[in-house]
Amino acid sequence: MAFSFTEENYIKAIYKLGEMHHDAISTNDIAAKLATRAATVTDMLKRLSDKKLITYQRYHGVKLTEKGRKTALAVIRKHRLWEVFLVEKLKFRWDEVHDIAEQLEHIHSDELIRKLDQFLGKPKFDPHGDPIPDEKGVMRLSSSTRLSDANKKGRYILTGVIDHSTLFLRYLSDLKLKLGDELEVQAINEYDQSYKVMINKKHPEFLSKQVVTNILVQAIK
Amino acid sequence: MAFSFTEENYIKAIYKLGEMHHDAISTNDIAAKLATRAATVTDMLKRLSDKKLITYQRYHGVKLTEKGRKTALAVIRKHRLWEVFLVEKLKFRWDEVHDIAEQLEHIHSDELIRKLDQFLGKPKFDPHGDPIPDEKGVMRLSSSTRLSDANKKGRYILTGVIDHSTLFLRYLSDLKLKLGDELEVQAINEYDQSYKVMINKKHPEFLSKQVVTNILVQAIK
DNA sequence: ATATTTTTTTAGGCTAATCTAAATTTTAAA
DNA sequence: TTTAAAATTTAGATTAGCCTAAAAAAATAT
Repeated sequence: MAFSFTEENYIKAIYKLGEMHHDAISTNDIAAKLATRAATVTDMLKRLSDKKLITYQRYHGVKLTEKGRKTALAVIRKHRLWEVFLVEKLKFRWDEVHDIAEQLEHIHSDELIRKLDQFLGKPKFDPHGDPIPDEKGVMRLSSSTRLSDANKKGRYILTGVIDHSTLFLRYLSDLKLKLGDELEVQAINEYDQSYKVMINKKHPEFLSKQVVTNILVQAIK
Repeated sequence: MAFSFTEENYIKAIYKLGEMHHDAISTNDIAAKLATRAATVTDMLKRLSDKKLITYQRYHGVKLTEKGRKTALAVIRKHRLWEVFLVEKLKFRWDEVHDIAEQLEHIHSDELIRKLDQFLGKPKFDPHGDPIPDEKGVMRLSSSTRLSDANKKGRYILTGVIDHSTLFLRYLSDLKLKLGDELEVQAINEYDQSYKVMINKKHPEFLSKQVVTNILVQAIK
């Protein structure tokens, strides 16, 4: 039961779309996510349905089967473990690893992933703070919230990011902000929802609404 | 200038066939090496020729261009570096790594390979004793010979293997024989060219002609 | 030097994954 | 509730990579 590069990408896209709105996923959404055409997606949905990875009703979108969900989580597990490897061992920056992990996630070898996991010390989170599913496809759900949702003064730990773009990650790095750092919210501007924060008790910064919406934190104490 | 998985495999196969007889490579030999059909090979040769990776004359075989040679060596470099990673870091045995490296060798990222090389300490040989080409595609040629060619008593260091099959590598492991070990040839049977050797000054073994033909050594002193 | 065998190529087809254009179904608006 | 718009599917092509069968060229044997 090994799937193609392309099939795995469709399954992963469907899984990720399903994380938000967990009703059936539309053809158009999948096409947008994969930068392909709706007609192409329809073709593929038939094939994925034949392989029992999704349930598909013409004109009414698709859902992952249990088998599909397992497959998606296995690919996500591989992606995130490889990202840890690239950052921790090869010293890539967190904004450089996505494209390489996109390729590595499709290498087929259970033993490889078992040993890689071991080598990395069985990490629970990737370099962006995303949880890594275990061998069984179990992924602990995040107890983090967007900083914009915390919405009150106090001290927080940066635990993850939502936007994974190079531009955003570089911006955070430029602010000397990385996972595990402390953010003390000193003021929230009611007009534009920008935050005034102190980073690691050292330097004050202004974070726009867009930025605080894309940052995941846990309150301290 | 990135090539497909398949194109890279053809180029690698042509390079390897060219290492032995360095006249033009035949369609049939390529088909045999890749376990495909001659007609399929002919199709691909046209495409590789269009991409200037080979020079191809109908009915008269093919040769790699300089560009093709560089491409082959880059793939071989990746394959061998990944094998080092799998054995040294992930603790795979030397007979388990080939198939996984066959997949990893097609990951496209120069920076990845640069950093992997660094991480591994810029190794010069892979776990089977094969030399690793450098970034420029330069590969030092082996000063090793087949033990069968040494053909006289004396002490040798095991520096490599020719047969990379699981069966052969497992057999050597069972003899407690690995790269760097000492082999003292104590007698050569003139009838069947089998060798009586002492391994690491410890245990004596008989090695058949087939075995000594597939072992690379360097004489000590 | 000719005939036979082997090798290689061509011709024609298949599947996975993609596309555009047209048809169909669903949804939203008047 | 009919109609217009949006979403989706079908139809028909394309490309990469593969196949078999038949034709053509080269190598070998008589």
